[in-house]
Amino acid sequence: MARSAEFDREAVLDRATMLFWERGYAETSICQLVEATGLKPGSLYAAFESKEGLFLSVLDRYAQLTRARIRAVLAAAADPLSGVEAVLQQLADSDAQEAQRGCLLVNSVLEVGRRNGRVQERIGTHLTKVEAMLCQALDQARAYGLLSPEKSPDALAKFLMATIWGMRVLGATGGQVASARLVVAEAMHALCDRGACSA
Amino acid sequence: MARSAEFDREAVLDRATMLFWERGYAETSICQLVEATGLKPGSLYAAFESKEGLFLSVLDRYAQLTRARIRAVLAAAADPLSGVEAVLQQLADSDAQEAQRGCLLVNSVLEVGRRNGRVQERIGTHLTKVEAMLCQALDQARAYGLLSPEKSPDALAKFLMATIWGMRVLGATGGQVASARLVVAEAMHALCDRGACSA
DNA sequence: GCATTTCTTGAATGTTTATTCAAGAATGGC
DNA sequence: GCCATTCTTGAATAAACATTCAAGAAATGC
Repeated sequence: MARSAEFDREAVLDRATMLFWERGYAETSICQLVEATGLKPGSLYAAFESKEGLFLSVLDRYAQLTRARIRAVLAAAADPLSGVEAVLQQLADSDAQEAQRGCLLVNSVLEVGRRNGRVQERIGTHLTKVEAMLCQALDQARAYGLLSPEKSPDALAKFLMATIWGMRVLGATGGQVASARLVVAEAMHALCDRGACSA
Repeated sequence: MARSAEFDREAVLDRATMLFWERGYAETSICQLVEATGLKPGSLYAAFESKEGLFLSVLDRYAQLTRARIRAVLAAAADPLSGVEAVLQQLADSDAQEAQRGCLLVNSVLEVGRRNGRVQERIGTHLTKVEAMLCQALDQARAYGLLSPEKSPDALAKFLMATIWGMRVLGATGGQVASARLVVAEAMHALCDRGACSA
């Protein structure tokens, strides 16, 4: 029927992701996005409607990739509980530059989400899914007897989400890897306080 | 010698604080600050040098008041450990609107601090002092036998800071008070896993 | 190869931004 | 009451901002 787009949508989103991730939403200008993606303003707006529209697409892609990575880490672990620990440990072990960048979703929920319902909703949806993944792993861990039976997987999953967010802030403040590892260790103690787990 | 300023510096800072707290740094314009404080641009710039200068003063004042509040809660508690618990509990119990606003320092370290050394440093200084306050309380708790002797107050203080930051993010995502309370309960389990504490 | 549709281009739009500055007003010392 | 100093005022400035659009280019269906 007609001409097809010349650019690769995912490549464009990846470039835009890096900008938003490093600079935040407000401090990233259309001008910079045009430069980084190679798309002219007209094409950018034709493809994503607005700066907010592009940002929402970036959030979606970032969230999807993040969930896939967590799923992989959980699947690769010897058991559900050490899978959960591995998810935390991977966060703690990220190098300084990576840690300083933090998590695009956490950064964005504070910068934009508090005042923008659409952004808030997208991020909330993703975070809920991550919490569900952790909760499922904890459920399995309890079924395997790796968790004290009196512990609530729901409550622990919420606690772990808060721990992850806290570690993201710790990274952004320039916290050392050693500090992050201490946090993981203490959090794991909250999970299995009878010394039954590897932490 | 000469004319003295007509405005109350602390009142101006309080107005500016509310704006930066609710809208973030980038989304708060000089125009809005002029309207909210009643100061004309010239006076604002004479008093604070720049938007960043005003923001740094706001951060300092906010941090000072926050530390005073924490100090008061710790001092009012029956013992150091329940003091620490009260600090967390007060955070968890904040109403939805307050929770959504989050913590100005956490919001700012993610939005601005990651790319602005001056802001990063101010916030880091304050957060370090809060951590030291928690650490001191935990030291006392251990001396009173409220904490397992094998626990490290340093490590626990870092863990509590991460927990606090996580709860701030939880609040910003629109999390319920009930969720925050679960997080506090699990965090307190990490502190005293032998059932020796009130949590 | 023509018609139609879609994509690309880049300049132009109007608004908002942080900041400056010259002129006027008020104060304190003497 | 006058001089020196400092504060207040509000218009002006220049840069940056997100967004639009008309014109040209490419590709498909027939």
